Amino acid sequence: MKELQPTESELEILQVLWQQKEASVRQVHEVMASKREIGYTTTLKLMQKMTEKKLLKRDTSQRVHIYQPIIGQSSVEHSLMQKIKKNLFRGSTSRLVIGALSSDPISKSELQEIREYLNKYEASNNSTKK
Amino acid sequence: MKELQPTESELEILQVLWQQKEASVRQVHEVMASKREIGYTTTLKLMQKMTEKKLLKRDTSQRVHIYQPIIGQSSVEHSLMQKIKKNLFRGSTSRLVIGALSSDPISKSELQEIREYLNKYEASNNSTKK
DNA sequence: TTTGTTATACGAAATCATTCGTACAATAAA
DNA sequence: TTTATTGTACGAATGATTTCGTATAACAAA
Repeated sequence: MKELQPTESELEILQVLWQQKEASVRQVHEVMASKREIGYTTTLKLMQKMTEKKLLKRDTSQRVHIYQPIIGQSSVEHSLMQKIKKNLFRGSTSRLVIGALSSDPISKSELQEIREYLNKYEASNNSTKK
Repeated sequence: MKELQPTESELEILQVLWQQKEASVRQVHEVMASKREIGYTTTLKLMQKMTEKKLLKRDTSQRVHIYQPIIGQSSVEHSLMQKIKKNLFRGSTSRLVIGALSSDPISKSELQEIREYLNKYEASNNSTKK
């Protein structure tokens, strides 16, 4: 029930840290810089701010500080989905899902994954009324 | 292939106009104000800026200007989904869909809608290889 | 006609996100 | 030890978004 709301740039950094579990500014910056123009101190500053905001934590015991994400990918996904659902799909989950489905052509194997998820979901959920 | 990116507030206004097809500032503002604290001139200014940005058009032939959305809901949905997919689900459509599915409990009837969409989608798409 | 109400226009403050320059400390290399 | 490299800290410019106050015009009511 938190007030999560990483900005665009913060999401980029979180992506890297979710994958690597932990990293220095330099390491994060290298990934960032491989994807777009950005200066080292910009990455640094972003990560410092994120630490203030409690999105990251860091170990400053060594000269090179090591950062870790505090918030999990799934909670960010969840809150962002909620927001979009509310702002764009008038609160309807099925409209959201269909919006997601029509966002791009889907391969057979992806279709399969989704069907499996649906089946699994329904199976674990026979408690649902009606 | 446009550079769509309505801001949060702009989305709120678009919501109203997508529903009502057209409206005055007063009418839009009433809906806005029913959902959150906001002053009349704030709504006005937002709509004026959106007109400059070509998100809206307006008829100024009467004293009370009447606004209409220029961009469609589906194109905004699409571009926002693309962005989220890229930023949060590493480009994977199925992950995005599953993220959407798990955003909240889904009712049986919603599940049904989604399955139907999938079937329809697959049927219209036997061209897909493999 | 005078007064009050309801519009739009405009300027500008407040906040936030992004960006980078510069200073300075720690370490490595010469 | 001196010099170069690689860190972090910090201040501040820039630009976008959101917000509102004030001016002024059109219209309605008294």
